[in-house]
Amino acid sequence: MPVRVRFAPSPTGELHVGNARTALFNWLFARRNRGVFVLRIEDTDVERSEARYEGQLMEDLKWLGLDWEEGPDCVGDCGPYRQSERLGLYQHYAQELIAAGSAYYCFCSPEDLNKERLEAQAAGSQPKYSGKCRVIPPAEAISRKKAGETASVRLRIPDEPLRFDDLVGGMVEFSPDVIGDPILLRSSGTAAYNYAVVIDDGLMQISHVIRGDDHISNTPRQVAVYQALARLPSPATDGCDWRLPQFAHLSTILGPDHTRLSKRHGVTSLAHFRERGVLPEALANYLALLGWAPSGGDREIFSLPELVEAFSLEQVSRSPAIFDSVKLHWMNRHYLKQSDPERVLDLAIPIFRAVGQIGESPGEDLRQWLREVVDLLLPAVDDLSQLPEQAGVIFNYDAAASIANEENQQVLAEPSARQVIEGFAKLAQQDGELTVERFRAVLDQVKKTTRQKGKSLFHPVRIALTGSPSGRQLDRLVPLLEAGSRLKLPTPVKSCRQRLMEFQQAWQR
RNA sequence: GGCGCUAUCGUCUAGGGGUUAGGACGUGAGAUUCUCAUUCUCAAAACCCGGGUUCGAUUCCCGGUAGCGCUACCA
Repeated sequence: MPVRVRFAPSPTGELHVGNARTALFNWLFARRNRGVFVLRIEDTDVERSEARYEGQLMEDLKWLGLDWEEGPDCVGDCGPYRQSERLGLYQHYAQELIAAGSAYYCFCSPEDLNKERLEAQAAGSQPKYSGKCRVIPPAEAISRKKAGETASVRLRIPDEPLRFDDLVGGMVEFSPDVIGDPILLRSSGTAAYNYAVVIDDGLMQISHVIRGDDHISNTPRQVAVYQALARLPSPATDGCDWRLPQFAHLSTILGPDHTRLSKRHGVTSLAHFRERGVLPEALANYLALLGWAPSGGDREIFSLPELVEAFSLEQVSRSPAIFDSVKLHWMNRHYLKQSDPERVLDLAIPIFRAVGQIGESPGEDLRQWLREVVDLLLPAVDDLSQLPEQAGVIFNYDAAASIANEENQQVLAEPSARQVIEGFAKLAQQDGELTVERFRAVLDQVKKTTRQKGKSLFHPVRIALTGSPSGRQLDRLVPLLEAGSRLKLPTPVKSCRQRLMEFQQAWQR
């Protein structure tokens, strides 16, 4: 039997890391087994579904590196791929199920049901549908329905245990006593989730249902739907045998406080990570390692093709995992360092632009300069969004603030600090710009005349030049300051000469 | 409340009837560097509790506890 898996999100919001991991595992499994990955949009909840999310969903998936053979945007034999376009199918099979006696009309109003539920809860018993309408003779039910009474359609849950073999969790069994007859079709005529998934998965020939474990408790209801469908006389089934697919339920991703990952833990949408300058391969790699580990368990870095190669559902863990953004950042730093500098630059430019450090459409000279800036700053950031802050030493210079700074004052209080800065400023301002060579030569000279070295040499110079005693390598930073001062920027970069002048003036007072 | 799922360092995990319980992130220390960061080396750090089965359980079984999920005419 060919492997066919599906990812079936609801377009009710942005794709977040939990769903993305489910999609990734489905995709990995499909690719690993040369199967087909189907994208299906579950938009039966008209109230909450929005068309704009569907497009974004697909963009996010593509960004992560996933692709699909069948979906709303491409051809396939099992379409349509939006539940909202499959209403006829749901109604058709509901009629068949009613005719076969496996389903029945329910005339209970939501208010009645709610009341029943509250009473059951108060009595401390399992709230489930009483089955009141089960016993209405079919002929009577049909005529009441024809007469215009509103009715939903319910499945008759058989009086026997419902079980399925979960590829991740093993055998799971539910007693029929705890499962009330589920709604198939709402009184509005639309399909309820537990029914629609079965019709869709069955008709789309899905072989493996890989999804979040919040669906485990729904699965027995779905199993009952499959069984009822399988009992239908063959002409009604259109060649679909309604055999149970293999189920594989993935553990939930939790926040650091051990509760389900949600808004409270900050933004976890893929769009957010993309905007922050997290690389898709880093996110995919990290997500793959949440709940899955290769046998041996001693390897962490995997490209998408390597994941495909190594992936298997048998290695998926059943226990919930906590999303650790610190480890994600570690992984992102790794991929950032490995990446083509040109690609990183292209990703960084919009980020610099967003904060106004550079203007629109940088020319080649600006690109060249930024390339070096990024290269210098990259080892200091977790993601690209931290670049502008790091670049502050280049774009912002405030001599007065730097002198007022408490940490700096300790350094500047040393008598040698004044000697160093004055000596350095004098030599540095004598002629031309500070190239690497000149900078080193000047520093060398100051070292000799002041007999200072190490921190007591570099710290004062750093403070005068950048406003901070620590930062990236000075001999790389200095030429960048000089080169930057020749560029046309929204707020000009100050040259070393300029900085030293402002610093000394401010220090006089 | 009922039902279900889960339980190895702080976190992600490997492992499995007898192991010095392995790796990674993070943390600490040291080395390198002008500093911070990077890089490298080293270190501390775990089998939820109680019963059983067994010569022997962290591993298998049962119970407890805790966390999470479901308990809808949401998905």
